[in-house]
Amino acid sequence: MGRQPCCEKIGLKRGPWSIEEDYKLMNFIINNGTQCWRMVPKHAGLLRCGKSCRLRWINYLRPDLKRGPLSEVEEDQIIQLHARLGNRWSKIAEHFPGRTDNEIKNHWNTRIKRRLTLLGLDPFTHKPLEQSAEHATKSEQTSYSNGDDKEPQVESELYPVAEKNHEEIALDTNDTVNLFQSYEMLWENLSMDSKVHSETSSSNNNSPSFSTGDSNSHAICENSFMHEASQNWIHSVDSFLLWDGFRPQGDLSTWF
DNA sequence: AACTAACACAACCGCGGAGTC
DNA sequence: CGACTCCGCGGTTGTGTTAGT
Repeated sequence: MGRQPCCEKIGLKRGPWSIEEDYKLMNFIINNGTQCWRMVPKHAGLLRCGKSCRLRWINYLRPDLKRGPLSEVEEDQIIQLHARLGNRWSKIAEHFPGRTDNEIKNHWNTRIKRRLTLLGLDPFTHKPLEQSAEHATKSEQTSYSNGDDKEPQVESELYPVAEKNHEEIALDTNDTVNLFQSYEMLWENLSMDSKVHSETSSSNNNSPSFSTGDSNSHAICENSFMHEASQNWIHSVDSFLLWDGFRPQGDLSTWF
């Protein structure tokens, strides 16, 4: 008998997450923690599998995530750690608080691998390519040797997007203020909503609350941490960038 | 302006390990 | 001890965006 699927896939939604889904997931985790991912979608009212929820939280919604491009210093650290640890991305990510293994893995595959090759180093062995002839076959499987990918010719080609992102992150002050106001509105709406929907949930702090009203008792200990984290989160401009371009409109309370 | 290629990264898939019964 | 469940990891794919023509 083969392995059972992680969840019943019939009727489950796939693909990109909507803002509504993100809020439902945040709402649930902030109030209940992440004791059992399998039960999260069920209790949060999401048509997703637990795995998908876990990934979305870890890679995108977690309050302590650090956004923005990786610096060259971070890249160098990744290269050193990769030389020691290999493709153990989660282990490498442990050295970069706020960065996810997925983010580092993606960055490695799209940028660093190319950068190393440009410098004449084998991304697998970290040795000069001519000394890594035995790995040539393996190296040929890398993305830009597939035939449809062009190797960059100059160093400046290596970080075009990173440079662009730096420009974008240096937001116009008005943009930042608008974002801040939008998110404050959002939290206010959700806090009001939580009072309406959850007479039973504990609202003895002033932190933004997304209560669904079906909180699990076992997660109470984690709640204080999550509330604190969420409060820090809303005051972190970096985190605002998670919701690029989003402007809360209409009655958010209808979402829950 | 329209089309295409390249890029970046979010999301999915399948496997292995740990824990439980 | 084996069957089963769940979680976490790494590889891969899909999709949206940007740059180039």
